[in-house]
Amino acid sequence: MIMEPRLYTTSADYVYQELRHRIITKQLKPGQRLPEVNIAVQMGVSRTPVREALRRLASEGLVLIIPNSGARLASPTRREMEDTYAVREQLECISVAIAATRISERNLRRLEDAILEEEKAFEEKNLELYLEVNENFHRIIADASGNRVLAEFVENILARTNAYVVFYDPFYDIVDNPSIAQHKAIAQALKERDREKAVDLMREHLKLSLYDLNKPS
Amino acid sequence: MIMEPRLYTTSADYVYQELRHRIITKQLKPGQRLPEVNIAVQMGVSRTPVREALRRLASEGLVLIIPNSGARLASPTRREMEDTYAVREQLECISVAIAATRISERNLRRLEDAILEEEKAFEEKNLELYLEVNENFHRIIADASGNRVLAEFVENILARTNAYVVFYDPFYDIVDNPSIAQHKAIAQALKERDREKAVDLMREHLKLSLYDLNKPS
DNA sequence: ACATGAATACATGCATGCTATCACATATCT
DNA sequence: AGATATGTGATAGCATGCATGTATTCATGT
Repeated sequence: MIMEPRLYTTSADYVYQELRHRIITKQLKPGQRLPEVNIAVQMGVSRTPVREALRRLASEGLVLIIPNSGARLASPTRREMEDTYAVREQLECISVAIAATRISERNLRRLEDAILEEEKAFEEKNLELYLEVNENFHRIIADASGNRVLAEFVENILARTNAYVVFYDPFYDIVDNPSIAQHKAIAQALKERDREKAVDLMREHLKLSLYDLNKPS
Repeated sequence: MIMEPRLYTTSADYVYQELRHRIITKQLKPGQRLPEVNIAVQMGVSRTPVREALRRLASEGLVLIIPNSGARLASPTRREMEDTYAVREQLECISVAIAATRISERNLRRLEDAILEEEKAFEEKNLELYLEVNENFHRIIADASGNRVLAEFVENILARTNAYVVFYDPFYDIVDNPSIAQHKAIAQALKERDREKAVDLMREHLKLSLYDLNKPS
């Protein structure tokens, strides 16, 4: 694996991004062991940055580290998945509620741009890109809340749930996904500064996402 | 610094605990630089476990790491503190709401034990111990929610807020602290399975905690 | 006096070798 | 046969040296 020149600030960051890429593209399977040397050799770095990346992923719940034993990719149960969405709902609803009262014009534009990019990824049927810009939509809202800590927590939970989509929705049908329409509605509610509507729409949106994960594929 | 035999599973964990101890006991000041070698020499370990501990603290918002530059202890603004409490309120209120419907007898007893220990620390005027058992009270409730992810997030935010108490309430008067009475009321509401009351009490409790931090000392 | 730039000191980033620990298989004893 | 003890392989944990990047200082020039 050739490391692009200077695309990442540190090797640890490179390994982290690359591991996430491999998770999203299903090159890694839930429960799979992730030996440090293994990854280090594959990515052309030493074990040190690999360790760091693994621990970062562990803090996002994507990797399970057992002391003196090793790391393996998480294999969340349905229960854990539901639990995660329960937390996500809390955090994102408060997030969008605050954002509704104070979102800037600039962030409203960023939201619209994000939706445009979602549509592009949708047309291209590029799942990885789609997940990325989808994540971005939610990130912008968390950001617009002006609450840094909240945004940090949302960031963490987005990392988890995005992986879950890949883990448990192997035939995830990007064609039928109604997320974009829901995103448009949320963006509109934010534009109108309609707090109640924005919160209700977000709640509904997340409930449906979870439903999508639960439905048999 | 002598490392007690086998009290910690790894050196990294030891350094992490020790750093937290030094934060709580005000041996470290907000904004202070935390050079790896420095800490490593003081604690009789190498830089590797120190790096790991620092990054863990960074994920809890207690340490700020600037790539290629170094780590320093966080110096949260009042705004950040309020933001943190806003998140904490969301997480702990949902936590106690769920706990009210399903808390086990065993966890109810653990809550009562925790309150007893709080009273003991209170009498001894042992701030560090008090913070620890106080944290424990909230941890048990998060645990009782049965939502592992939620408990994990609460754990993270407890680490933050406990440090804030030390950072911004230097003359924190443990004598006047009404927390224990509030904890008793919350435990009682949980015992009665009164969801509404438990949530209201928790919200009030956290609001007052934040107020305590804001009041001039 | 101020701005600019080079040199230097210092801290982190990373690689690598050694050690401790765990898991598993094999052997031994009851 | 079952349980316990022992040995072996593999992997994570840690220490350390070197490379790289950053910040500071001081000299130089305008």
